[in-house]
Amino acid sequence: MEYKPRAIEIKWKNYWEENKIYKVENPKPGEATKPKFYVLDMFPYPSGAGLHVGHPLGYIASDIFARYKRMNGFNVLHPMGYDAFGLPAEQYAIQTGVHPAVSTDKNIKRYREQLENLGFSFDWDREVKTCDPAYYKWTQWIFLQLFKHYYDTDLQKAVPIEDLIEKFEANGNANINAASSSDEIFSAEEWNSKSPKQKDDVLMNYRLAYRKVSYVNWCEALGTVLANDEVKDGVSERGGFPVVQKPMLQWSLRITAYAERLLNDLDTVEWSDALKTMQRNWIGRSEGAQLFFEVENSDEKIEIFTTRPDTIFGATYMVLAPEHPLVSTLTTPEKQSTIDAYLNYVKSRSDRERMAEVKEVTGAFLGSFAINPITKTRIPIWIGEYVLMDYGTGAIMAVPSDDERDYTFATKFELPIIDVIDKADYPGAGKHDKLGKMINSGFLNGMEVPDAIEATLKQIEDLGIGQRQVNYKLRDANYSRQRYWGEPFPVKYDSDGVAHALSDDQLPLELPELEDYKPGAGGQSPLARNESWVNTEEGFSYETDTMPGFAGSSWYFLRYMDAANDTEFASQDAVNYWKDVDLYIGGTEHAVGHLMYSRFWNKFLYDKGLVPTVEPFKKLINQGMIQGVIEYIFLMKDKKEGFSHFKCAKLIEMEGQAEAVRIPVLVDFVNDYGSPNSYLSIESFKQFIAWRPEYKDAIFECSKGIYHKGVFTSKKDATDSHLFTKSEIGKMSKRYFNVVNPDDVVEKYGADCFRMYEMFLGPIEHAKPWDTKGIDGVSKFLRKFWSLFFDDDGNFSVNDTNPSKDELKMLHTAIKKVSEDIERFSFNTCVSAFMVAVNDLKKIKSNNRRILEDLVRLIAPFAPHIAEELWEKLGKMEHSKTIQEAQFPKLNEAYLKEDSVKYPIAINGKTRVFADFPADASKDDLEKAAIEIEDIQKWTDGKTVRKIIVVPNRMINIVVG
RNA sequence: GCCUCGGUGGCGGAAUUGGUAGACGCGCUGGAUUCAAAAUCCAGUUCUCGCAAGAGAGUGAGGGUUCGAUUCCCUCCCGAGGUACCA
Repeated sequence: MEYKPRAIEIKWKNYWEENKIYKVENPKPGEATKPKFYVLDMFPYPSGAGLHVGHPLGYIASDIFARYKRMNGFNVLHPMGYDAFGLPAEQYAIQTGVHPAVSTDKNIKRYREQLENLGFSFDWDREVKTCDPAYYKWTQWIFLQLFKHYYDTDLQKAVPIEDLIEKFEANGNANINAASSSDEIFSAEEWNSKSPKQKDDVLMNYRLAYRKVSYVNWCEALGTVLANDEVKDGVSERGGFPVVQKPMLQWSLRITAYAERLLNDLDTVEWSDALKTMQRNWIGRSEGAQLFFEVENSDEKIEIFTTRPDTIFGATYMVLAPEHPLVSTLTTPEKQSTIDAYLNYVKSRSDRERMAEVKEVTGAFLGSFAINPITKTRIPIWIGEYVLMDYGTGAIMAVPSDDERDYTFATKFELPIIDVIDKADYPGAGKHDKLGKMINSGFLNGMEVPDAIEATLKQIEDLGIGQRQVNYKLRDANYSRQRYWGEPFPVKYDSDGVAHALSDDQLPLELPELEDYKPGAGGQSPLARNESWVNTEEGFSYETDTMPGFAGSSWYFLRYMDAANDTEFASQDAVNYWKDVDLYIGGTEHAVGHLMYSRFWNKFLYDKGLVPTVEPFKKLINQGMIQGVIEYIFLMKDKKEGFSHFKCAKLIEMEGQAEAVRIPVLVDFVNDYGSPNSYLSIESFKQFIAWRPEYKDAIFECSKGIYHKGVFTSKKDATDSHLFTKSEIGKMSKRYFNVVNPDDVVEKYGADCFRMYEMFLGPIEHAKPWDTKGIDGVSKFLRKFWSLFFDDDGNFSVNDTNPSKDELKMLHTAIKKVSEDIERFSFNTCVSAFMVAVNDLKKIKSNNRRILEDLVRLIAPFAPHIAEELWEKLGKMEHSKTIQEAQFPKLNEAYLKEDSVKYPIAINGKTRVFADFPADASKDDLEKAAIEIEDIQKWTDGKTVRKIIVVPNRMINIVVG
């Protein structure tokens, strides 16, 4: 019987669905019979382009692991859902008028179909969609909990805001240690005499979800605020328009309160070092000192942060950020015009310019002087672009001798430089390395840098001019988007603008329907145009901004545990049973966004006693992207003529320059011209580009020649009608015309083949281009595997006798390799092991029932359809509804034992001869036997044997000479 | 610049604690089958020399530790990702 993958796959897909084979129950408390295991994929954003071959890579890996765990007796939670709020659906709505809910729904249906084609063992009853009111009800609820809590830094946990109010009423805030955005101190009397509005303002400085004026990425051309990840190199990712920082009233989450815990708890999770490092860098903890500098002839003090207090004797000037609040007070009348001019200059510069010209130093002298608190010398106060308002205190003490930027600044403006560290003992040490001996530094002289840091910190504290301080790069998370397609904030504002939480029974606050989704002028949200939203009948108004994309994805892993619950985000029983995600698979693009926010939300819920574990994701694997080939045509923008094609060679030179335009073209249009070049005929290109209005009148000229490995060489057979393309490996995306749809591959080869092939491509962590070159090999393997069960006439035929020693050895070699490799997520080598096993069995024409049964169970996690089919043919369905109820084969080492072992025998590490020895031979026996082998004597002839090294079961090395 | 991870045949990649480098697949070469092709099967395939047996070289480059290094250490080169006036 011929192996017809699609027929088998459709049969089992329907069977699994009808019999709810992958439905997972939450056991009642105390009644759990199996250990739990939670395997999670990062859920996809359902884009209009549909699923491409890159998406399933991680899903296949997690599905294999889930199936493997299930067959090893675990109760496995393996769900799937959709991150369904977000910008693309809204942009699509703006262009087409189709409501985002409608297009999102359509996309989800498509995704679901595509996913179901691949044989995943998801429990679809637990499917979640973040845009579903039944889901975002709880996103809103968690937001409100954040709103109703503050962070107590003594207890190191979140505490209800009512407790804080009580403390304010009794004692004011002088003795309160809490994460706060203000350092205002007030007494109980002062608190009690505040108006409700004033009290609200103060509480906002403490709430974990709070509202304040903060700087946002404003893009004038697009008329909207952008998230950080929508801004690349100072311009909008979409359109490339300039982005400026603009203050706006925004919601934020006080993630900084959790910085220390987010950092420390990284040690407890099994993530890759690369990822942990990324998170550590993002949190950016640095230890140092907070230090106050007095200003001459003024009551003002300048607060700075430094990680190098030891260098204070070299602090010869100070620099404030141009936006620093003290700038205007400290500017002397004589310098006023200079400073105004400088501030204007700074303002005129876009982020992009500031970023591009980091080497360029600019600054201006305020005219005032500060007093170095240790040396008591008078030092000038400058402002400069290189000091950033958002890090530390927005002011620094400049030590030109030991800081590169301070040095450049001092050199340019001719400020004094005092060497304070002698690095003579540490050749090669950089300015930032904390190495060397203190010089010109008073009481620090002669100390090594680490001791000097300690001594200075002590001195600073003794003198009361500052204290030890830890600083973080991590910023509070901006939580407002001037967008339509997101979760509404569950708050209402009274006429004073005070935010009130909605009560639990008012949730969810549903997103109203709109006619027009366009963002308004000046950063006004689409919802602001909805009269009943901003002027409710009760006299309140709702927030017109919506929550950002990461809101819904920060807790979805908890919802799967109890997805249909409408009285809690998930029942406590469910949460306590499933606890945390044992295995999480997804891309690195979420390394600092989603993964940081989820950890933060989880920790907050942990503080509230609502989740049992400190960290949500125990083990994390980053799957690499499957990339596509992008073919580009280069065009030169001709100043006079508009667009015209430019000669290939020069175009390559133009790459990266403003006048060069790269146009990705459809791969189907491109013909192979011999590696590494491809070409497109002018006619095809015109046909391809015709619909784009900007190229309507373009003239396309061709060049003769070929771009080859960085050199332009002319090639005789190149014709005038060939436009050469340059190919690059990159993201699969609709706009690059390189999306490969898994459905097509499945149609041709079957889902089992697709699954195994994606695994076979290489380690899951690696990025790799999609390439169907090798898929025939996997397809061939599956047919071979199938044919093991059939005789020459095509009839199902297995042999019921006892398996032979050889057969058992072949089988158990595979069992050993596959079970070890699944555990270490090396799925490509598992596939190799299957191939070896099947080839070996094929060679000895084995069709032993017991061998084949085990082989079917072994391959089931990888190729579930063919496994179910063969399992049924073997008559096993009489005992179980699915192969998922069968045991994963157990290894019996005894079958792998050999009577004799073939040893490589080396002379001085170089293998010369192979020899068989009894498996139970002792080290001494092996030594003696090895040296007596004739061939070996030939090699050792005339030389003294100095040592014989025997590694049991590995090799024998004879050292001579 | 800094941080992290990599660099192995024509290609994707194996080699799990230092122990036969190149498993497995693709591709390629030759053969069988066929009127022919596809498909299938068999054999070969790191490089150099050699008809062969065999010899030598070989895991980005150079050095080191070791009886023995793809694996550990140092220096350098190249690539990917992250991050950046972070005080």
